Amino acid sequence: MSLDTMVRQLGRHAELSDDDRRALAGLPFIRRVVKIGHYLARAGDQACEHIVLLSGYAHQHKTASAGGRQIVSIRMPGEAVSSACLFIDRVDYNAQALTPIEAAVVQRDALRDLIAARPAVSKAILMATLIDAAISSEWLLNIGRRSAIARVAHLLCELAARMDTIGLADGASYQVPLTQEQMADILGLTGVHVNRMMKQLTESGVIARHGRCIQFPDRDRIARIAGFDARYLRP
Amino acid sequence: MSLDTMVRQLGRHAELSDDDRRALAGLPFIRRVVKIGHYLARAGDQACEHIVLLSGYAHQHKTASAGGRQIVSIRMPGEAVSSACLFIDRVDYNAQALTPIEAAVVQRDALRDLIAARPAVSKAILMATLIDAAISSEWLLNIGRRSAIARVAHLLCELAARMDTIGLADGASYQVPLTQEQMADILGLTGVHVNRMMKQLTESGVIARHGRCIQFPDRDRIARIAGFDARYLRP
DNA sequence: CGTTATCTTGACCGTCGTCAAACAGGGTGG
DNA sequence: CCACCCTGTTTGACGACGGTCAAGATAACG
Repeated sequence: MSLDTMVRQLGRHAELSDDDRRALAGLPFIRRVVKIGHYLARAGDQACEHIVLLSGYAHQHKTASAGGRQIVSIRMPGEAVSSACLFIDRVDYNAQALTPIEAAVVQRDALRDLIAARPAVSKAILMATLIDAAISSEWLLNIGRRSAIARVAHLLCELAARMDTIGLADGASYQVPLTQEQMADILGLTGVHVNRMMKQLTESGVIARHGRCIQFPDRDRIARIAGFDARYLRP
Repeated sequence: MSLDTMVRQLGRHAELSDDDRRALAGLPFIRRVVKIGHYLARAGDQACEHIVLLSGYAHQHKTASAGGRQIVSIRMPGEAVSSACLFIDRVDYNAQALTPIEAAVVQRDALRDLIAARPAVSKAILMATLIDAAISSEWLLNIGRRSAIARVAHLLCELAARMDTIGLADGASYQVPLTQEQMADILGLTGVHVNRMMKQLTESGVIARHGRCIQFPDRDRIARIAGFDARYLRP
């Protein structure tokens, strides 16, 4: 197992020379396998590590005092589980495995040195951070100002687009790595209502489903319903 | 007019030496006065500038195709209007003056050089970015998982805390720089409903109001209602 | 093959949105 | 100095979107 997935993902954010890529791929790390549902970080924990997903999905979530749970980010292969951990030692959200995961615990000092020495790497990581921020803003718009049906459609569009760029959607269909309950925790809805919206999208032919495998018979149609414009995913 | 406000704000995020401070304060910039309601940046615009607020407030917002408007960030004196603009030339949100503004258009190259040369400055700016991200996450939790009354209370707590750290609240009371309509656009509510919640908070004695000047007779009480814990504002 | 998590559906209810109108304040111009 | 207007605040009546509760059907998993 290598850091290949990470290098490829960073390469999408900035031009990396072969030297840059070799340096990144040569970073010292420890491989870690995490079972579904297990935590990668906990809110308030000291000493957090820089963990990069090699395969599988994770999410970050926060909880309200009333007991509600809000997922604030979905992490995909090649991305850091918690980008803040590169520079600070405490984090105010939980990170949890959405599926079985292979991850790399990268030596922070080595990566920081590499960032200091190589502008292209620094730029790639900065870009990743900016895209994360853009996604957060889009989620705010989604939860705050769109109807339930549009929210669900938008999430499906975003997941499809992101998985497409890392080669995990075959263009025609993809596997949603979330339960409907988890989708609800992203969208500020309840599991029951997400189910109703999925049913409505299915019955009106906007999406087709076999289990969690999803297809868009008409991309423009679902994008219109969702108000989805993929530009925020690539600054 | 000087960049003093900016230097002080950055100094809160990282230890800055006197040299660091002098270098920051000596950055070349152009002063710009912006009237209330005018735009500082528009979504999709090329060539965006690095603008720092010296006095007054601004906000970033996005719009849904249905016409809804979501404010994704409030910018306060000392903060950059659009932190992404330091490194990229396009932005996917609008930035608008909430009050009359004095701003500094800082030469990007000079600031970038300074960041490259001075680790402490680099760290301060990075920290500012991480705090912005933390605020976004907290807003997601707020909109997604809290009741209307808690959302309004939480926003009031956050504004008070942020204005307090920059010396714009006198400890006992502060001026909300937002109309109720704008608060609604932050919270994913309508202006009418924000008004109802403000009334409820006032009548139950959780807050006291004279126009837009607000006091908290009992900090713990409003914090409890809001589920507010200020730690996310200072990683 | 049994057990648990996830999905699905229905009935009912509450929070919040919508629409509309009155009211307060603050700035402008006559 | 007062009349006027514009923006923002306040209030009420009504309706809809989405939440809650509960039960049954499927699918995943050991």
